[in-house]
Amino acid sequence: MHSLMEDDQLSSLIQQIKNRLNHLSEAEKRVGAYITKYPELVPNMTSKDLSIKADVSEASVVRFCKSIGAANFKTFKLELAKELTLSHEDLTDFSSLQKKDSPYDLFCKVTQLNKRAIESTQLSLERKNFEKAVEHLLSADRIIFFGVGGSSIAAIDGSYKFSRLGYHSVMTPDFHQLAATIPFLTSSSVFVAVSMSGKTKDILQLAKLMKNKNACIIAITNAQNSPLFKLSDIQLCTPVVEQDFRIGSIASIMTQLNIIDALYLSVFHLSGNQLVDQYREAREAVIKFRR
Amino acid sequence: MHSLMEDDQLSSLIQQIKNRLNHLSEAEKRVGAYITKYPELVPNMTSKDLSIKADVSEASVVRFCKSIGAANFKTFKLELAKELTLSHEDLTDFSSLQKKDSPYDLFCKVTQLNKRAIESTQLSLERKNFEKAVEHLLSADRIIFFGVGGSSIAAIDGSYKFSRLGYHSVMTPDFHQLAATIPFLTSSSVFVAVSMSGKTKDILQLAKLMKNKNACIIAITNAQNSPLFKLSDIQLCTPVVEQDFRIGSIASIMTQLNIIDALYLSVFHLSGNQLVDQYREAREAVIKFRR
DNA sequence: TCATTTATGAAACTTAATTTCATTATTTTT
DNA sequence: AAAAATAATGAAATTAAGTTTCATAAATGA
Repeated sequence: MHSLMEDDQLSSLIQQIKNRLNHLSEAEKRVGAYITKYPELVPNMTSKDLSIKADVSEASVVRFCKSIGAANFKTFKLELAKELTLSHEDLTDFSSLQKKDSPYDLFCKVTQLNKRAIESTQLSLERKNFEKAVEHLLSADRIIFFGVGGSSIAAIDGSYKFSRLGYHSVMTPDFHQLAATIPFLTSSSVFVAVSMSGKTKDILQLAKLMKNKNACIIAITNAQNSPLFKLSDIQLCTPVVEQDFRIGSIASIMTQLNIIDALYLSVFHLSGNQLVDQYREAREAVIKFRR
Repeated sequence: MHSLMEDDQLSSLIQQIKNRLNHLSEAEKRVGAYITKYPELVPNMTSKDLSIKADVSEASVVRFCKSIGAANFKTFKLELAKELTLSHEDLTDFSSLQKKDSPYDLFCKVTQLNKRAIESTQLSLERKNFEKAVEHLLSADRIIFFGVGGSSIAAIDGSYKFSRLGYHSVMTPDFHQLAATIPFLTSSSVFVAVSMSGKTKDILQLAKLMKNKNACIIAITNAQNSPLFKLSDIQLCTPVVEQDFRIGSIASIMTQLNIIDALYLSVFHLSGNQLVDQYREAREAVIKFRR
């Protein structure tokens, strides 16, 4: 019976703390417990911060460091920071926001969360679909972005970016205004539907109307098997990210934007250099116009 | 003669220092020179140590850190330590997009870039300022978000999020419409100005007008010493991120949004549970309304 | 039970980081 | 070219962070 060594994955410092946890005194144990729970928050903390979080004195924090073999608190933090960049094992338990979390703690947690969400876009996005999407966008005669609520942000960003590339690209939050443009669509029009759940009625309805015009429907969504997922021609899936049950999903906007960014960059890149000059012009105009 | 590519190996922070070296003042330049020469020694040094080695004052060391976009000496050391452990495998050299890059390659690069940008928000954001900002927002009688171009995205997201918390929170891209609301501002109104460069004229002008009303001006910007930076009461700095010279900064939107997310979450968290119920109600209304 | 050891936090102390401020150099304006 | 404004700088003061000391309390063992 060889190994149940799942923990081998963890970096050695954290592992070492875990191993020693039982040999430590009560106070030091609490310090170790906190550190192993939120390792990535620690390098930004002071000894006082940590003492409060672990509910011990500052002296105990220092003693903890010495117990596990560090010269002092500072070298310990440094070592921990280094190790965390190596191990992508990441333990931020976002779902349990502590009552005593300070704003800065929350900032650190959100940053972790967003970072991780973006990282895992690589997991959820299918290469082939992405390349198909780029292809369609490249030759699009117009691009319509749409999203409601939180997803409207990504839609706005998309329409903004593609406009700058010279595309006829729009996003309005107004369903009816958008519906009015449908008669003018062709089979080379592209509808980019952004929706986390893939169930938003407005989006589904628009998508159906566009489908009648043979427009290409690209869905940026995280829900497999949602109506939108099934209805769309190309699915660009965002990862399912942790949510706080009270405030919903913060990070999913990031994953949507990340995909939009990649689409934008790819289209820009492929559409070649003839665009660059036009782009520069537009950019200069903007700079001048910073009146 | 092999390759001139030695710099490709370098991590972005050190590379960034090298790039900026010529734009720095004499004393800061010496600090940067020392750091790029002996980067692995620096994380264990104190500001005094480094000041002696670089033959400058301690103040200049601190100033150097701010110049390159770090919140303070400590976050700088931390970031440097992290980057040094990332062995030279990290080749996201964004500045040289290869002609042969496939869309999916570009997707991966963008993802890396965005991830890294968010991560380094921890470098640039000052804890104290962040906590001050949260405090002001908590007791704000109204919140005005403003940004133009790419930065409008974050402003929209901010107004959207804070509206959901029940705040009187607005963002319009229309300068004049916004200006018209100024007479109604009080000293507990908050103006959140989002601008990468900190030079956008519209924003500066609005900020000045709001200042007359004693409103609190929070700047989300990456440029230290920009007019906006100086004009504002609280500065929340985004990190200076790699840019592609042709398409500008993609990732900075992410860093802006990350800060907005953190502000939102903090205010939500602090404003306590009485809000939760109202929030749930609003949420349910939205779900029902997905007609 | 009483001595001894161990664990702990409060407070004192030491060290480090940051800011302020006066001085000097540099640039711009007149 | 002189005067004014601006920017750069380090010394010193201030503030923050880390460490040690010491008194106290709990646990252990004769």
